[in-house]
Amino acid sequence: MAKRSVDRFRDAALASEIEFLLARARAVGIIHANEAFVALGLKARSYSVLSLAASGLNPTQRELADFLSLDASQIVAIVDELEQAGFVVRQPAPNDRRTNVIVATDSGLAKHREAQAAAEKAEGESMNALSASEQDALRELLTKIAF
Amino acid sequence: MAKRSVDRFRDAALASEIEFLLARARAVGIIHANEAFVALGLKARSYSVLSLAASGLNPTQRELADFLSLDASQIVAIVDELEQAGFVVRQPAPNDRRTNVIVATDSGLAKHREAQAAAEKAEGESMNALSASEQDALRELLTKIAF
DNA sequence: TATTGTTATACTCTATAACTATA
DNA sequence: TATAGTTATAGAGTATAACAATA
Repeated sequence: MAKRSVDRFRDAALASEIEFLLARARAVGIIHANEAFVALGLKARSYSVLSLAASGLNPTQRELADFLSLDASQIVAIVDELEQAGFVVRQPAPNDRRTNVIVATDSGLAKHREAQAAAEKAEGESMNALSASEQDALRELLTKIAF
Repeated sequence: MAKRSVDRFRDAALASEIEFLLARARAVGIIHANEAFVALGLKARSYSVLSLAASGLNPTQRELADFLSLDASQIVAIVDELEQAGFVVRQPAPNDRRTNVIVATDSGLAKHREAQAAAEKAEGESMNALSASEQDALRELLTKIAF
């Protein structure tokens, strides 16, 4: 039944609008990513914060909000959650007492390694319609738009 | 300030995950699409329903839900809204009295033409980092994932 | 004055279950 | 029994404004 609607509407004008294709491609990705993360107690959003915390780049909360296209108030909630789980800590910045730097704990680093492997697997499943070189090409094109 | 975070995290592992790039690329697209639609009294979602209603393919509500990756109950609300605005009508299907076929009115067709032009313009703005051939390539890659 | 992090709040979006009428 | 559409509701996601501490 789902397949029938795809066949019927595949040639509709909408189906060639990049906006629509991005939304649909992302829906595919989210399904696999959520499956991968739920067993680890993470979501796409908390994974992305944990990933930057584990990067060694010492992001501030404001930088996380910027880079992840989230509101600062949402970052508060996500960091709260990760901090309670023991995966990250808020470190006061030495040069500016308003600022927190978010860094991963050892346990957070371990969790991140697990989660990254799961994310990679999920990505492979989402992208299995593409060859390796097509995946690289997609990555490059999306990077140009995203930054 | 937004730029500084991009520079700092651009080489983080996260920044090359397709999942993340899709989310960010879509955020860019949504900003432009919303700007384009708000003047027309539409949103991304109602536009996509109107577009299929205007396609001549006579989608049922169930097919719309399938194709747009939305829940059937959400389609009800969107069709209600479009119907109240006079852009679409629910036509009883001749062969199955449970089923409604959604078709655009004349006014809906006119609105759709306007909206499609606006969407195209917004798409151009979102994709202006890509050449025309790159845009085509992106469309093709996303289509493979999406369907 | 401007900025970081925080709290509170409301609004949109999404998912679920239950209902009706038809098949 | 199963399906199309509908209703109600709750949860997740997102946006906004206001506040304290600091720059």
